[in-house]
Amino acid sequence: MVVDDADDGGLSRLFHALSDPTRRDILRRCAHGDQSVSRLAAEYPMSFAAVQKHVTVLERAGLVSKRRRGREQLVRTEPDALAKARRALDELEALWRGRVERMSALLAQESPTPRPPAQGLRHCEEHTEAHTDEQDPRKGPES
Amino acid sequence: MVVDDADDGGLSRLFHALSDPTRRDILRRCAHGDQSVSRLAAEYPMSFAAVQKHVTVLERAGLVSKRRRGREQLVRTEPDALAKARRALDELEALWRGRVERMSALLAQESPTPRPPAQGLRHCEEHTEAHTDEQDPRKGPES
DNA sequence: ATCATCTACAACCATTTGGTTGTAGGTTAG
DNA sequence: CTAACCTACAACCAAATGGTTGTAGATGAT
Repeated sequence: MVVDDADDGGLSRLFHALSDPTRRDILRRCAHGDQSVSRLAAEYPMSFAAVQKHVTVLERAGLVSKRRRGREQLVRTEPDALAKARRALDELEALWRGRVERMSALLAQESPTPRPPAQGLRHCEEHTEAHTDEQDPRKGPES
Repeated sequence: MVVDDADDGGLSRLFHALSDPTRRDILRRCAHGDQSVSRLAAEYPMSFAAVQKHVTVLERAGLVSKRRRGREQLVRTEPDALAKARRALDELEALWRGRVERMSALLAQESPTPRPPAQGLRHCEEHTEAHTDEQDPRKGPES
């Protein structure tokens, strides 16, 4: 979206490509085994050109690549792009966990032993009420 | 997109929400510590209403939740949604790896010992040329 | 009570998306 | 060569997105 090229290394294009059920299904089919565009097109209730556009979106996102075989074009999924998206999500989750760890550390240091200090990086079921006190109190606008 | 409700358990909405740099940045800031909407809005070169819309998109995707504190609304990231997205990606990668394993098994059974039969589920660097023979040869169109 | 702040929401606009049809270029089969 | 098939791409259209401004409701501070 309005992201011309290298704003974020294509992450936006990547997630956008993944945000359509048809495109995700194309990825599934191609992950199972390379498919020609026309074979893919036969699977969906839309025109050949529409499927072609979906493949183009996937291709520009780096999620698939095409290679000729005779007169058809085989579509193959490109797992590196998947991995990139997953890494982005991992980064976010790591940030969140980092915050939780910080909070746990604070709690552990204020009260004697509310719980062992989060040793295993587990998913942390309880949302640990109490807003982190991160936000500085009422800092006037910088005007 | 045209996906009104339960087409895929909100996966499309999820990835769509993640497909915008501003929204990903909001997630980052909120993962670090809950932020009020106006505080978030002050960080971006766009109107308050625009940021509000972004937060709404994130909220409808399940990526954040809001909770009142006085007159402000604190935005917090919801890691379960992140996990859901990651699981979807994992499923795709698993499909792809499954295919690679199938191919490796075929190769291993046709020639004596090209390599030990892919014991560890490693990422499989080489793209293993040769199209899987999956596609049945020239099946005429069903018309 | 009054004022400043934070939020919600509607109306509007430019651009993009997802879909269509139609035309044209290569490849393989007969 | 001719016919059938697969692909590429342009032109067009309805709907959704991402942004704007403006108005109005709550809440907190003076």
